[in-house]
Amino acid sequence: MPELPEVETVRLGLAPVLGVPVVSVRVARRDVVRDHAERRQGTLDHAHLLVGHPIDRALRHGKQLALLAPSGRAALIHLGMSGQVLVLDPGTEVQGGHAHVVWSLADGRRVVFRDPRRFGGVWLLPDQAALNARWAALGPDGLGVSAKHLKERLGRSARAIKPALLDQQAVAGVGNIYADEALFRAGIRPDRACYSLEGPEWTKLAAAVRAVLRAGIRAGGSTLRDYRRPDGSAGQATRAHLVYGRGGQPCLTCGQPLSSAVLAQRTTVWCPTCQQ
DNA sequence: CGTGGCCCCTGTGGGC
DNA sequence: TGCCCACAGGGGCCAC
Repeated sequence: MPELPEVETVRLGLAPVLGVPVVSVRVARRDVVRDHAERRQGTLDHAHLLVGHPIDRALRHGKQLALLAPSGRAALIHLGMSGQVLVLDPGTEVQGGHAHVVWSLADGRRVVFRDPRRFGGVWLLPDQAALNARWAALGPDGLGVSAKHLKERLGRSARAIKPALLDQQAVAGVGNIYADEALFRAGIRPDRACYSLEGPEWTKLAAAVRAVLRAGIRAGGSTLRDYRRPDGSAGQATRAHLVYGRGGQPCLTCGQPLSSAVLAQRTTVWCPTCQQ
């Protein structure tokens, strides 16, 4: 489900529960929770799951979301492909099961991590330094990535530019949708070798990455397939994508059919005319 | 070392 | 109508 804009939408949606004490936590699937050393076994330290403290802050870097206690203890959440973080009002229940971790708050609301495919998970970190260390190993957040950084990090690489953009150690937060969208906006073919990009192309690409991510946030995570309004209705789910999911359809710029192929195990759509 | 391939898992939508 | 298969927003690990 999530790339950076969807995770940011989740983060913003947690604002109403910040400061409310966590009174208990239920871990329905132990293997979804890992400690700082990546262990899935052993005794769960519920203090690390924020029990007894309010969720003081919700932070994000790339696609990763962290819930922090005032002490800096953190539950770091990866949503993977199908993860969700939900805020439930008293008396409401999770639809569809797969609620792996449920935090109960002092006011009766619950914060739920559900993830049917279980590609995501929750990491328990002892302090904010541990969180900062993890995030320092990733590239800069996509919202603020510069052309200078992209060129320095990738400019000598022989790999194709699209899989390079998907590599979270180069830039954090870009996934399959926004990689295709950014490359289209920048006019760059997804299979171009990184070293072949000229200076102005790095400038256009960095600007395009920032722009598509900002637009996604403005749309409230427009890519959520199973998005539901609070009242349960289907919502607009407006598709603002120019290329993603549009293989074979006419390019919205030139009218020629968009190409589609698998590149680095991911479906990739581009305009063979507009992208060089 | 950088890189591409494979795999993890469940749900769903399209084709037959 | 129902079944089956291909595919889905991610990323860790392994062999080269």
